Amino acid sequence: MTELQFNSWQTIQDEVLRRIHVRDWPPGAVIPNEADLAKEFGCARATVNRALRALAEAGILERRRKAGTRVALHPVSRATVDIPIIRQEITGRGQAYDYRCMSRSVTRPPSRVIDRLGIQGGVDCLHVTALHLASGAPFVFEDRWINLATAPDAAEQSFDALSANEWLLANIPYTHGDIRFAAEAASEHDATVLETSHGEPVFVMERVTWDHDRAITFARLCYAPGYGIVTRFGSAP
Amino acid sequence: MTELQFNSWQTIQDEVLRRIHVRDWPPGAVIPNEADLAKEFGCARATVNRALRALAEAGILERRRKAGTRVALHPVSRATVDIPIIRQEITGRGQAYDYRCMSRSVTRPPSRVIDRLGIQGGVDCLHVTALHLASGAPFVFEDRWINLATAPDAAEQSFDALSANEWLLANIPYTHGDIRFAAEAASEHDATVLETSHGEPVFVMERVTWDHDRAITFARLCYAPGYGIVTRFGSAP
DNA sequence: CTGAAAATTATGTCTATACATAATAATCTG
DNA sequence: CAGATTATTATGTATAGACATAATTTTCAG
Repeated sequence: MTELQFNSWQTIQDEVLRRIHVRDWPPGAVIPNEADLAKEFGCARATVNRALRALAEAGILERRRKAGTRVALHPVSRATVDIPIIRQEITGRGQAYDYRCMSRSVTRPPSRVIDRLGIQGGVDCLHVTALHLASGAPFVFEDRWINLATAPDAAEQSFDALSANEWLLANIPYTHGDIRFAAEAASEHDATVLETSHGEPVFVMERVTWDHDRAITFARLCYAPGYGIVTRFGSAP
Repeated sequence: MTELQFNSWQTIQDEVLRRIHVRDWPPGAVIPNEADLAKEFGCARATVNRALRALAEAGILERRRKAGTRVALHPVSRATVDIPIIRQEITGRGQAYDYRCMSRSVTRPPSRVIDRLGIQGGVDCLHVTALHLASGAPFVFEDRWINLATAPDAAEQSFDALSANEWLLANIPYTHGDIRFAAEAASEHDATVLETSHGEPVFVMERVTWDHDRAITFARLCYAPGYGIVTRFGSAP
């Protein structure tokens, strides 16, 4: 018999990947069930389960109860993007971090922001704009609206020295967030702050952070020209 | 005793998140070990392990053998970006998909591409450019170089009807890939193809796909103005 | 006091077994 | 034969116990 000895879930994962790879199990094919694989590999079903579950989370396999496990037909590449604190991102590159608060006021946000935060029209928000610098050069311009209904303590913060980014992270618990990456033309103001020219392409990240169903903050991060996000998908390095 | 009844790993995960949330376990704090938590929650250690491991994968907890488990100090938001096949992305929006191959030749790639593919200078590659359309409008312009040393079968493909994107995915196995997102100014050529104007900000995705240590292809995807990637991080919807 | 060796500890993983759950297939009923 | 009911099946998860592994702490030798 083929009583092979694949003892660890990693080994099993590698073997499954190999079989997909060499088209033993082509895209769309149903693979043997956990019990049979466990017998074949000479291990417990839980070990097979661990391996297959991880591959399903990575988007390589699709699993459904009773229906079984099949190789994903359209292998969506699932890339994980780490979004660090800006300070960390800059110091992590070995550059000096500097922060400059540019404005701070309590006003009624524009409808664009009201929509994103999903709040009522009459609510006032704290509006903070700031510049993050890397080795003295403008790195990213932050335009942030904080929902005072959710984060009232923010009203007492000056955000002179500590960025709203970091203060919120340390003080206001959140459950999840929405992110949008896009390319935009630098506005007159963006351009001035980032020391570039009007209309220049800039990488923009927009984030809305939530605590359950209550919006905490909306931030538009406008990166200096040349910025890009680098990430990877798949297994091996 | 506090013999609470948290039976499922999901319930335990929620409870752990709650404690982090209300600052019972503030950022940086070491939380009790698995055995103690299992006792407290009235479940097996494996169940606690499952819950904590998932949170560690999400970047919320940091775990080290012997040292224990602590709440991440800088909670890096880890967003998962799904990168579907272009056809799928368009039809998924309910739009009609159309594909137009624009050029196809075998030449020596420019140094910029040679660097990304990590190949020797003398190697010829297959260069394919194509346009993907959504409901008749230009959606993304694809500029792709295929390493014929790794994917020799690609030489026999015309890519008239089937995009290189899809052909490669279906025929050439890969292990992993590098991705870069950036904002760039549309080149003269980009602008013509995408029916926009020269210098206009465009969202660019560059991908290098690998089979172990051999590069398969480098693609530069230049999206029509207005495109953005939307994703989310965290748990609750 | 310093550096190497050994004990300790928390996480990491595997096993065997059991039951839960969702989805499909088969069967019964009007 | 349609529609509801029941059986079957593969995955999903829980458990108790065991051993593996990495990292720290303690002990020991010089």
